[in-house]
Amino acid sequence: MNSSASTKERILAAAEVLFAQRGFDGASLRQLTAAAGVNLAAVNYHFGSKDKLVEEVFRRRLDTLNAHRLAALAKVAGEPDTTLEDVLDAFIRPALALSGDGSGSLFMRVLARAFAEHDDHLRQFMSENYGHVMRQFTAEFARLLPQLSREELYWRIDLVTGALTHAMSGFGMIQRKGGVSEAAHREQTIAHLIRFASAGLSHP
Amino acid sequence: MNSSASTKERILAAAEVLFAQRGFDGASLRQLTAAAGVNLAAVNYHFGSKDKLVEEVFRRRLDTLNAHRLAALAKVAGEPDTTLEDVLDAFIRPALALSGDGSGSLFMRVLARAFAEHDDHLRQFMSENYGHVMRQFTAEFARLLPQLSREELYWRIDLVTGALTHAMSGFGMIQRKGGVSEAAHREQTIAHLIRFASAGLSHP
DNA sequence: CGTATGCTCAAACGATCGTTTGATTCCCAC
DNA sequence: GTGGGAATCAAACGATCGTTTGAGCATACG
Repeated sequence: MNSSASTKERILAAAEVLFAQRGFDGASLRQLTAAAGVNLAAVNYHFGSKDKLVEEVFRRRLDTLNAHRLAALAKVAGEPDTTLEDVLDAFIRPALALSGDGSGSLFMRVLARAFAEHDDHLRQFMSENYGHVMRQFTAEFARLLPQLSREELYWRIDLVTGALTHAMSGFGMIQRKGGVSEAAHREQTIAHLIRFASAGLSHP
Repeated sequence: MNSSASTKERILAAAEVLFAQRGFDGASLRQLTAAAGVNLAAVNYHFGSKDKLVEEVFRRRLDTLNAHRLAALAKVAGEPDTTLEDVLDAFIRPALALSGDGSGSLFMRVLARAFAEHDDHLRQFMSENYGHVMRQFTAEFARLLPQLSREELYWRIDLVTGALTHAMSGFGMIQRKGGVSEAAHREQTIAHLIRFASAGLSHP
Protein backbone atom coordinates (compact mmCIF):
# COMPACT_ATOMS: atom_id res chain seq x y z
CA MET A 1 0.00 0.00 0.00
CA ASN A 2 2.64 2.46 0.95
CA SER A 3 6.12 2.55 -0.32
CA SER A 4 5.14 6.18 0.34
CA ALA A 5 5.55 5.83 4.09
CA SER A 6 9.13 6.85 3.65
CA THR A 7 8.22 9.81 1.47
CA LYS A 8 5.45 11.04 3.78
CA GLU A 9 7.70 10.65 6.78
CA ARG A 10 10.54 12.50 5.11
CA ILE A 11 8.21 15.36 4.19
CA LEU A 12 6.84 15.60 7.73
CA ALA A 13 10.32 15.63 9.24
CA ALA A 14 11.59 18.29 6.87
CA ALA A 15 8.42 20.33 7.35
CA GLU A 16 8.81 20.39 11.12
CA VAL A 17 12.34 21.69 10.82
CA LEU A 18 11.60 24.34 8.22
CA PHE A 19 8.34 25.50 9.81
CA ALA A 20 10.20 26.01 13.08
CA GLN A 21 13.00 27.87 11.37
CA ARG A 22 11.10 30.07 8.93
CA GLY A 23 7.44 29.90 9.87
CA PHE A 24 4.55 28.40 7.99
CA ASP A 25 4.45 30.94 5.23
CA GLY A 26 8.16 31.50 5.20
CA ALA A 27 9.01 27.91 4.36
CA SER A 28 8.18 27.21 0.72
CA LEU A 29 7.25 23.83 -0.65
CA ARG A 30 10.25 23.97 -2.93
CA GLN A 31 12.68 24.42 -0.04
CA LEU A 32 10.78 21.80 1.88
CA THR A 33 10.71 19.11 -0.79
CA ALA A 34 14.34 19.80 -1.66
CA ALA A 35 15.34 19.31 1.97
CA ALA A 36 13.30 16.11 2.13
CA GLY A 37 14.76 14.84 -1.12
CA VAL A 38 11.38 14.30 -2.72
CA ASN A 39 9.59 15.74 -5.72
CA LEU A 40 7.74 19.04 -5.42
CA ALA A 41 4.41 17.48 -6.32
CA ALA A 42 4.71 14.89 -3.57
CA VAL A 43 3.27 17.24 -0.94
CA ASN A 44 0.05 17.82 -2.82
CA TYR A 45 -0.13 14.16 -3.77
CA HIS A 46 0.24 12.84 -0.22
CA PHE A 47 -1.33 15.61 1.83
CA GLY A 48 -3.64 17.43 -0.57
CA SER A 49 -2.35 20.92 0.12
CA LYS A 50 0.19 22.84 2.13
CA ASP A 51 -2.40 23.71 4.77
CA LYS A 52 -3.19 20.05 5.27
CA LEU A 53 0.50 19.38 5.68
CA VAL A 54 0.69 22.03 8.39
CA GLU A 55 -2.21 20.40 10.20
CA GLU A 56 -0.58 17.00 9.90
CA VAL A 57 2.66 18.28 11.39
CA PHE A 58 0.67 19.55 14.35
CA ARG A 59 -1.53 16.52 14.69
CA ARG A 60 1.32 14.04 14.73
CA ARG A 61 3.16 15.73 17.61
CA LEU A 62 0.13 17.03 19.49
CA ASP A 63 -1.45 13.58 19.63
CA THR A 64 1.48 12.08 21.50
CA LEU A 65 2.12 15.21 23.56
CA ASN A 66 -1.52 15.37 24.64
CA ALA A 67 -1.61 11.65 25.39
CA HIS A 68 1.46 11.85 27.58
CA ARG A 69 0.22 14.93 29.38
CA LEU A 70 -3.20 13.49 30.08
CA ALA A 71 -1.73 10.15 31.18
CA ALA A 72 0.58 11.95 33.61
CA LEU A 73 -2.29 14.11 34.83
CA ALA A 74 -4.55 11.10 35.35
CA LYS A 75 -2.05 9.65 37.81
CA VAL A 76 -2.37 12.62 40.16
CA ALA A 77 -5.72 14.21 39.40
CA GLY A 78 -8.23 14.03 42.22
CA GLU A 79 -5.80 12.42 44.66
CA PRO A 80 -5.91 13.96 48.12
CA ASP A 81 -2.14 14.35 48.48
CA THR A 82 -1.47 15.76 45.02
CA THR A 83 0.55 18.98 45.00
CA LEU A 84 0.63 21.84 42.54
CA GLU A 85 4.11 20.73 41.57
CA ASP A 86 2.79 17.30 40.60
CA VAL A 87 0.29 18.79 38.16
CA LEU A 88 2.85 21.17 36.70
CA ASP A 89 5.23 18.27 36.25
CA ALA A 90 2.56 16.41 34.31
CA PHE A 91 2.23 19.44 32.06
CA ILE A 92 5.88 20.32 31.55
CA ARG A 93 7.74 17.02 31.52
CA PRO A 94 6.10 15.54 28.39
CA ALA A 95 6.89 18.71 26.46
CA LEU A 96 10.55 18.63 27.36
CA ALA A 97 10.72 14.89 26.84
CA LEU A 98 9.66 15.63 23.31
CA SER A 99 12.80 17.71 23.04
CA GLY A 100 14.78 14.59 23.76
CA ASP A 101 14.25 12.92 20.43
CA GLY A 102 15.97 14.49 17.46
CA SER A 103 13.85 17.08 15.71
CA GLY A 104 11.12 16.95 18.33
CA SER A 105 12.68 19.88 20.13
CA LEU A 106 11.76 22.08 17.22
CA PHE A 107 8.09 21.32 17.65
CA MET A 108 7.77 23.49 20.74
CA ARG A 109 9.06 26.31 18.61
CA VAL A 110 6.41 25.54 16.03
CA LEU A 111 3.86 25.56 18.83
CA ALA A 112 5.05 28.93 20.10
CA ARG A 113 4.73 30.25 16.58
CA ALA A 114 1.19 29.01 16.39
CA PHE A 115 0.39 30.89 19.60
CA ALA A 116 1.87 34.07 18.21
CA GLU A 117 0.02 33.77 14.93
CA HIS A 118 -3.42 35.21 15.10
CA ASP A 119 -4.63 33.27 12.11
CA ASP A 120 -8.21 32.24 12.78
CA HIS A 121 -8.06 28.91 11.03
CA LEU A 122 -4.96 27.84 12.90
CA ARG A 123 -6.39 29.00 16.21
CA GLN A 124 -9.55 27.03 15.67
CA PHE A 125 -7.52 23.94 14.84
CA MET A 126 -5.45 24.44 17.99
CA SER A 127 -8.56 24.89 20.09
CA GLU A 128 -10.10 21.70 18.74
CA ASN A 129 -7.01 19.60 19.26
CA TYR A 130 -5.61 21.20 22.37
CA GLY A 131 -8.49 22.76 24.25
CA HIS A 132 -9.66 19.66 26.10
CA VAL A 133 -6.19 19.18 27.54
CA MET A 134 -6.08 22.71 28.88
CA ARG A 135 -9.56 22.28 30.32
CA GLN A 136 -8.57 19.17 32.28
CA PHE A 137 -5.47 20.84 33.66
CA THR A 138 -7.45 23.95 34.53
CA ALA A 139 -9.96 21.84 36.44
CA GLU A 140 -7.18 20.30 38.50
CA PHE A 141 -5.58 23.68 39.14
CA ALA A 142 -8.96 24.92 40.34
CA ARG A 143 -9.18 22.02 42.78
CA LEU A 144 -5.74 22.74 44.22
CA LEU A 145 -6.21 26.51 44.33
CA PRO A 146 -9.73 26.88 45.73
CA GLN A 147 -8.96 30.29 47.18
CA LEU A 148 -8.67 31.81 43.68
CA SER A 149 -11.65 33.22 41.85
CA ARG A 150 -12.33 31.85 38.40
CA GLU A 151 -11.14 35.05 36.79
CA GLU A 152 -8.01 35.14 38.88
CA LEU A 153 -7.23 31.53 38.01
CA TYR A 154 -7.62 32.14 34.27
CA TRP A 155 -5.34 35.12 34.51
CA ARG A 156 -2.57 33.19 36.19
CA ILE A 157 -2.86 30.15 33.95
CA ASP A 158 -2.66 32.42 30.95
CA LEU A 159 0.49 34.05 32.27
CA VAL A 160 2.04 30.72 33.15
CA THR A 161 1.22 29.36 29.71
CA GLY A 162 2.90 32.34 28.13
CA ALA A 163 6.01 31.92 30.23
CA LEU A 164 6.30 28.19 29.63
CA THR A 165 5.65 28.36 25.90
CA HIS A 166 8.19 31.14 25.61
CA ALA A 167 10.77 29.20 27.60
CA MET A 168 10.20 25.84 26.00
CA SER A 169 10.33 27.23 22.49
CA GLY A 170 13.78 28.54 23.28
CA PHE A 171 14.80 25.43 25.18
CA GLY A 172 18.52 25.00 24.85
CA MET A 173 19.10 28.74 24.63
CA ILE A 174 20.62 28.64 28.07
CA GLN A 175 23.39 26.25 27.17
CA ARG A 176 24.02 23.37 29.43
CA LYS A 177 27.49 23.36 30.85
CA GLY A 178 30.08 20.83 29.80
CA GLY A 179 30.02 17.67 31.88
CA VAL A 180 26.29 17.96 32.53
CA SER A 181 24.35 15.22 30.80
CA GLU A 182 21.38 16.15 28.68
CA ALA A 183 19.07 14.25 31.03
CA ALA A 184 20.41 16.11 34.03
CA HIS A 185 20.06 19.43 32.26
CA ARG A 186 16.47 18.58 31.41
CA GLU A 187 15.74 17.73 35.05
CA GLN A 188 17.17 21.08 36.07
CA THR A 189 15.05 22.88 33.52
CA ILE A 190 11.90 21.07 34.62
CA ALA A 191 12.57 21.90 38.26
CA HIS A 192 13.15 25.49 37.26
CA LEU A 193 9.94 25.88 35.32
CA ILE A 194 7.90 24.11 37.98
CA ARG A 195 9.15 26.34 40.75
CA PHE A 196 8.50 29.47 38.71
CA ALA A 197 5.03 28.39 37.63
CA SER A 198 4.11 27.24 41.10
CA ALA A 199 5.12 30.58 42.57
CA GLY A 200 3.16 32.44 39.91
CA LEU A 201 0.05 30.36 40.40
CA SER A 202 -0.10 30.20 44.18
CA HIS A 203 1.19 33.54 45.38
CA PRO A 204 -1.19 35.24 47.84
CA MET B 1 9.58 69.90 2.17
CA ASN B 2 7.01 67.36 3.16
CA SER B 3 3.41 67.32 2.22
CA SER B 4 4.39 63.64 2.55
CA ALA B 5 4.18 63.66 6.34
CA SER B 6 0.58 62.65 6.03
CA THR B 7 1.40 59.86 3.59
CA LYS B 8 4.24 58.47 5.67
CA GLU B 9 2.13 58.64 8.79
CA ARG B 10 -0.78 56.91 7.10
CA ILE B 11 1.50 54.13 5.88
CA LEU B 12 3.01 53.63 9.33
CA ALA B 13 -0.41 53.51 10.98
CA ALA B 14 -1.79 51.03 8.48
CA ALA B 15 1.40 48.95 8.67
CA GLU B 16 1.15 48.63 12.43
CA VAL B 17 -2.39 47.36 12.20
CA LEU B 18 -1.76 44.90 9.37
CA PHE B 19 1.54 43.63 10.75
CA ALA B 20 -0.17 42.89 14.04
CA GLN B 21 -3.05 41.15 12.31
CA ARG B 22 -1.28 39.12 9.64
CA GLY B 23 2.42 39.21 10.42
CA PHE B 24 5.25 40.85 8.56
CA ASP B 25 5.23 38.50 5.60
CA GLY B 26 1.49 37.95 5.69
CA ALA B 27 0.65 41.60 5.13
CA SER B 28 1.35 42.57 1.53
CA LEU B 29 2.23 46.06 0.39
CA ARG B 30 -0.87 46.07 -1.77
CA GLN B 31 -3.17 45.41 1.17
CA LEU B 32 -1.19 47.89 3.20
CA THR B 33 -1.23 50.76 0.75
CA ALA B 34 -4.88 50.14 -0.03
CA ALA B 35 -5.73 50.36 3.67
CA ALA B 36 -3.67 53.53 3.99
CA GLY B 37 -5.27 55.04 0.89
CA VAL B 38 -1.94 55.70 -0.78
CA ASN B 39 -0.27 54.52 -3.93
CA LEU B 40 1.58 51.20 -3.98
CA ALA B 41 4.88 52.81 -4.90
CA ALA B 42 4.69 55.19 -1.94
CA VAL B 43 6.22 52.64 0.42
CA ASN B 44 9.37 52.21 -1.63
CA TYR B 45 9.53 55.92 -2.29
CA HIS B 46 9.31 56.97 1.36
CA PHE B 47 10.94 54.03 3.12
CA GLY B 48 13.13 52.39 0.49
CA SER B 49 11.85 48.86 0.98
CA LYS B 50 9.38 46.80 2.94
CA ASP B 51 12.09 45.73 5.40
CA LYS B 52 12.93 49.35 6.13
CA LEU B 53 9.24 49.98 6.74
CA VAL B 54 9.16 47.14 9.26
CA GLU B 55 12.14 48.63 11.04
CA GLU B 56 10.52 52.04 11.06
CA VAL B 57 7.34 50.68 12.59
CA PHE B 58 9.44 49.20 15.37
CA ARG B 59 11.67 52.18 15.81
CA ARG B 60 8.84 54.67 16.15
CA ARG B 61 7.13 52.80 18.99
CA LEU B 62 10.21 51.35 20.63
CA ASP B 63 11.83 54.76 20.94
CA THR B 64 9.02 56.17 23.03
CA LEU B 65 8.44 52.91 24.91
CA ASN B 66 12.13 52.65 25.80
CA ALA B 67 12.29 56.30 26.78
CA HIS B 68 9.33 56.00 29.11
CA ARG B 69 10.62 52.79 30.64
CA LEU B 70 14.09 54.16 31.26
CA ALA B 71 12.70 57.39 32.67
CA ALA B 72 10.51 55.47 35.08
CA LEU B 73 13.41 53.20 36.00
CA ALA B 74 15.72 56.14 36.61
CA LYS B 75 13.38 57.43 39.31
CA VAL B 76 13.79 54.31 41.42
CA ALA B 77 17.09 52.75 40.37
CA GLY B 78 19.72 52.68 43.07
CA GLU B 79 17.44 54.11 45.74
CA PRO B 80 17.72 52.30 49.05
CA ASP B 81 13.99 51.90 49.59
CA THR B 82 13.09 50.78 46.08
CA THR B 83 11.05 47.60 45.92
CA LEU B 84 10.79 44.93 43.26
CA GLU B 85 7.29 46.13 42.57
CA ASP B 86 8.58 49.62 41.79
CA VAL B 87 10.94 48.30 39.11
CA LEU B 88 8.29 46.06 37.62
CA ASP B 89 5.92 49.00 37.52
CA ALA B 90 8.51 50.97 35.56
CA PHE B 91 8.69 48.13 33.09
CA ILE B 92 5.01 47.32 32.72
CA ARG B 93 3.20 50.63 33.02
CA PRO B 94 4.68 52.31 29.91
CA ALA B 95 3.76 49.30 27.80
CA LEU B 96 0.16 49.34 28.92
CA ALA B 97 0.01 53.10 28.63
CA LEU B 98 0.91 52.58 25.00
CA SER B 99 -2.26 50.54 24.74
CA GLY B 100 -4.18 53.59 25.79
CA ASP B 101 -3.77 55.51 22.57
CA GLY B 102 -5.61 54.18 19.56
CA SER B 103 -3.63 51.73 17.51
CA GLY B 104 -0.78 51.64 19.98
CA SER B 105 -2.28 48.61 21.65
CA LEU B 106 -1.52 46.61 18.54
CA PHE B 107 2.17 47.29 18.86
CA MET B 108 2.57 44.92 21.78
CA ARG B 109 1.16 42.26 19.52
CA VAL B 110 3.72 43.16 16.89
CA LEU B 111 6.37 42.93 19.58
CA ALA B 112 5.17 39.49 20.63
CA ARG B 113 5.34 38.40 17.04
CA ALA B 114 8.89 39.62 16.79
CA PHE B 115 9.79 37.52 19.84
CA ALA B 116 8.22 34.44 18.28
CA GLU B 117 9.97 34.95 14.99
CA HIS B 118 13.42 33.49 14.99
CA ASP B 119 14.50 35.54 12.02
CA ASP B 120 18.10 36.51 12.57
CA HIS B 121 17.90 39.97 11.05
CA LEU B 122 14.88 40.94 13.12
CA ARG B 123 16.44 39.56 16.29
CA GLN B 124 19.60 41.53 15.72
CA PHE B 125 17.57 44.68 15.19
CA MET B 126 15.65 43.99 18.39
CA SER B 127 18.86 43.40 20.30
CA GLU B 128 20.36 46.65 19.07
CA ASN B 129 17.31 48.75 19.86
CA TYR B 130 16.03 46.97 22.93
CA GLY B 131 19.00 45.26 24.55
CA HIS B 132 20.27 48.23 26.52
CA VAL B 133 16.87 48.65 28.18
CA MET B 134 16.81 45.02 29.26
CA ARG B 135 20.35 45.34 30.56
CA GLN B 136 19.50 48.29 32.78
CA PHE B 137 16.45 46.56 34.20
CA THR B 138 18.45 43.39 34.72
CA ALA B 139 21.06 45.33 36.66
CA GLU B 140 18.41 46.73 38.96
CA PHE B 141 16.81 43.32 39.41
CA ALA B 142 20.22 41.96 40.33
CA ARG B 143 20.61 44.65 42.98
CA LEU B 144 17.24 43.85 44.53
CA LEU B 145 17.67 40.08 44.32
CA PRO B 146 21.27 39.57 45.48
CA GLN B 147 20.56 36.05 46.66
CA LEU B 148 20.05 34.84 43.09
CA SER B 149 22.92 33.58 40.98
CA ARG B 150 23.44 35.23 37.64
CA GLU B 151 22.12 32.19 35.79
CA GLU B 152 19.11 31.93 38.07
CA LEU B 153 18.30 35.59 37.52
CA TYR B 154 18.51 35.30 33.74
CA TRP B 155 16.21 32.33 33.84
CA ARG B 156 13.55 34.13 35.83
CA ILE B 157 13.73 37.33 33.82
CA ASP B 158 13.37 35.32 30.65
CA LEU B 159 10.27 33.60 32.01
CA VAL B 160 8.79 36.87 33.26
CA THR B 161 9.44 38.51 29.90
CA GLY B 162 7.67 35.65 28.16
CA ALA B 163 4.67 35.91 30.45
CA LEU B 164 4.37 39.68 30.19
CA THR B 165 4.85 39.82 26.45
CA HIS B 166 2.28 37.10 26.05
CA ALA B 167 -0.18 38.87 28.30
CA MET B 168 0.38 42.37 26.97
CA SER B 169 0.05 41.27 23.38
CA GLY B 170 -3.60 40.99 24.30
CA PHE B 171 -3.62 37.29 23.60
CA GLY B 172 -5.57 36.45 26.71
CA MET B 173 -6.72 39.89 27.66
CA ILE B 174 -9.65 39.51 29.96
CA GLN B 175 -12.42 41.83 28.88
CA ARG B 176 -13.11 44.59 31.27
CA LYS B 177 -16.54 44.53 32.79
CA GLY B 178 -19.13 47.16 32.04
CA GLY B 179 -18.98 50.12 34.37
CA VAL B 180 -15.24 49.79 34.90
CA SER B 181 -13.35 52.68 33.37
CA GLU B 182 -10.49 51.95 31.05
CA ALA B 183 -8.05 53.61 33.42
CA ALA B 184 -9.28 51.52 36.34
CA HIS B 185 -9.07 48.36 34.27
CA ARG B 186 -5.52 49.20 33.34
CA GLU B 187 -4.60 49.77 36.97
CA GLN B 188 -6.03 46.35 37.79
CA THR B 189 -4.09 44.72 35.01
CA ILE B 190 -0.85 46.40 36.06
CA ALA B 191 -1.35 45.27 39.64
CA HIS B 192 -2.03 41.78 38.39
CA LEU B 193 1.06 41.52 36.24
CA ILE B 194 3.27 43.06 38.93
CA ARG B 195 2.12 40.60 41.57
CA PHE B 196 2.65 37.66 39.24
CA ALA B 197 6.06 38.80 38.05
CA SER B 198 7.17 39.65 41.57
CA ALA B 199 6.22 36.20 42.79
CA GLY B 200 8.01 34.57 39.89
CA LEU B 201 11.17 36.60 40.39
CA SER B 202 11.52 36.45 44.14
CA HIS B 203 10.24 33.03 45.15
CA PRO B 204 12.76 31.15 47.33
C1' DC C 1 6.58 82.98 -16.65
C1' DG C 2 9.62 79.14 -16.59
C1' DT C 3 11.63 75.66 -14.23
C1' DA C 4 13.29 72.87 -10.70
C1' DT C 5 11.78 69.77 -6.96
C1' DG C 6 9.07 66.73 -4.22
C1' DC C 7 5.50 63.69 -4.66
C1' DT C 8 1.83 60.59 -6.71
C1' DC C 9 0.20 57.60 -10.06
C1' DA C 10 -0.81 53.50 -13.36
C1' DA C 11 1.69 50.07 -15.38
C1' DA C 12 4.93 46.79 -15.90
C1' DC C 13 9.00 43.75 -14.33
C1' DG C 14 11.05 39.54 -12.80
C1' DA C 15 10.80 36.33 -9.15
C1' DT C 16 8.53 33.10 -6.39
C1' DC C 17 4.61 31.04 -4.62
C1' DG C 18 1.05 26.78 -4.28
C1' DT C 19 -1.04 23.85 -7.32
C1' DT C 20 -2.09 20.99 -11.46
C1' DT C 21 -1.06 18.18 -15.35
C1' DG C 22 0.23 14.29 -18.10
C1' DA C 23 3.75 11.21 -18.93
C1' DT C 24 6.73 7.81 -16.85
C1' DT C 25 8.37 4.49 -13.56
C1' DC C 26 7.66 1.18 -10.01
C1' DC C 27 5.78 -2.92 -8.03
C1' DC C 28 2.83 -6.54 -6.94
C1' DA C 29 -1.26 -9.59 -7.87
C1' DC C 30 -2.84 -12.52 -11.26
C1' DG D 1 4.98 -12.07 -18.33
C1' DT D 2 1.44 -8.94 -18.03
C1' DG D 3 -2.02 -5.60 -16.58
C1' DG D 4 -3.10 -1.89 -13.45
C1' DG D 5 -3.09 1.04 -9.65
C1' DA D 6 0.24 3.69 -6.78
C1' DA D 7 3.97 6.74 -6.79
C1' DT D 8 7.26 9.86 -8.83
C1' DC D 9 8.80 13.05 -12.10
C1' DA D 10 9.68 17.44 -15.09
C1' DA D 11 7.15 21.05 -16.67
C1' DA D 12 3.91 24.38 -16.79
C1' DC D 13 -0.10 27.28 -14.82
C1' DG D 14 -2.13 31.37 -12.88
C1' DA D 15 -1.68 34.24 -8.97
C1' DT D 16 0.70 37.26 -6.04
C1' DC D 17 4.70 39.17 -4.26
C1' DG D 18 8.28 43.39 -3.74
C1' DT D 19 10.25 46.53 -6.61
C1' DT D 20 11.11 49.69 -10.56
C1' DT D 21 9.89 52.80 -14.17
C1' DG D 22 8.58 56.98 -16.46
C1' DA D 23 5.05 60.09 -17.10
C1' DG D 24 2.08 63.44 -14.72
C1' DC D 25 0.96 66.74 -11.08
C1' DA D 26 1.72 70.07 -7.54
C1' DT D 27 4.06 73.75 -5.32
C1' DA D 28 7.82 77.01 -4.45
C1' DC D 29 11.63 79.91 -6.19
C1' DG D 30 14.49 82.61 -9.62
